[in-house]
Amino acid sequence: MGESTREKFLSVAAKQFAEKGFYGASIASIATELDLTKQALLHHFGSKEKLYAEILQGISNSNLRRISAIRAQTAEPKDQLEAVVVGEFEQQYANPVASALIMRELLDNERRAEKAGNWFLKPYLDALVDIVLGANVAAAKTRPEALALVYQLLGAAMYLPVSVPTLSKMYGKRLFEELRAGYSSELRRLVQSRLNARD
Amino acid sequence: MGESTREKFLSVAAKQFAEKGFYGASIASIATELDLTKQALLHHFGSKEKLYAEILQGISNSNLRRISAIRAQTAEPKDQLEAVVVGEFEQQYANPVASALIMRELLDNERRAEKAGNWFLKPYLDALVDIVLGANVAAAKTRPEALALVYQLLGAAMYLPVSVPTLSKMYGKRLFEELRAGYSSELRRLVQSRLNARD
DNA sequence: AAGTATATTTACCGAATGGTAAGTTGTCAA
DNA sequence: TTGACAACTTACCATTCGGTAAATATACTT
Repeated sequence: MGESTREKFLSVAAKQFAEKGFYGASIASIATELDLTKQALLHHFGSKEKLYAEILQGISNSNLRRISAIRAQTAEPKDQLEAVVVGEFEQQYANPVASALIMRELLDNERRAEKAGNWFLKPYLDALVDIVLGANVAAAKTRPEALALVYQLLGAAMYLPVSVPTLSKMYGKRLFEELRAGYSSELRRLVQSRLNARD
Repeated sequence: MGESTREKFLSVAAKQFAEKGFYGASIASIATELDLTKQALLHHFGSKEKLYAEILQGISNSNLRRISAIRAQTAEPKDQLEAVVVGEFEQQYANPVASALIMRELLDNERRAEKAGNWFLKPYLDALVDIVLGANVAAAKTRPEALALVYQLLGAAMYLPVSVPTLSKMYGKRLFEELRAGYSSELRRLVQSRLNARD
């Protein structure tokens, strides 16, 4: 199996896992979309669980890569944080599959992790916490405090991408497009106002 | 079936839907936890879909009730917004079932709504948008802008409750408890800094 | 041409899924 | 006592689930 073929398989599987969740998506339906039988898919990835794991691992890696790129480019930690959070939104919005998968992983992981035994998201969160600690933000000096802030900013950034399908139908395409158009600058404003708050 | 019995049924079902998702939870396993057969459950609620719908409707109603109570008690719209957002976090944290269900609904609704044909969360979101518009926040004067802000604050408030199971295992109980302890005040700080930002 | 991985198929398997149909039990009112 | 209704069970049903085993097809190497 060529590398590009494998990526095609992973991308289709990721889309279906994102749409329907781990339990809702079946290897048979993923295989069908790929013009394969489910047995062919199982041959390549061993099991549904391993297929899913490879997808999550890929997302985690690419997120980590994006963070290090930003940290390398940007000097000031506060600018790093803003760039990471807004970049997170842009990235997740452009590729909703990843954000939905991350959200689902957070919801499902407890029960799944007992078998899988892996925390795909931990290195990613830890990197974000390090940035916050480096940025010396008011009232976010300890590790738990920084993690709380990271979580709130991440939540602000990722809640919309995750809800795109529902919201766009709920409010109609036009209003939703206006919503999306202003979201980045709204987000930037939120991050900035929090970062510049005084003790 | 007495009203309290029905509520017991709904509460157990809600818990399982929250933990495993609509597809992951089976009526059989819900029934088992209630010392019933799945047929008895189906007898009372008609179908899995209807059972789920009743749960979501209940959550939406109770959220709406909480919002109107706050709006009645608090005069200043900015205070309303802060109270609603922080209250949302406290509420969802104390009852993670509801927040997980809402999150899952946002993720799954598109595909499910085609059959169910109902937007459980719309009145709730609309009420929040009305508060923001009334609060006259900088750069959140139009409806889409206000919705964006609502979404970001809601995301900040709800991302943690949703991730409790995963995070508490990932970071261990102690660090996680510290995280939780400071989250409300961190959240209040975030809301305040955004509300007081100038144009 | 023969051999050998790799890719994919057909044929299964047991278990679980949501749902239907028909019958049983229990309760309360007329 | 009888009738009626709600609560609940047993017995099914077709379908789908993830996964295994074995056979076949394809492609590359020697």
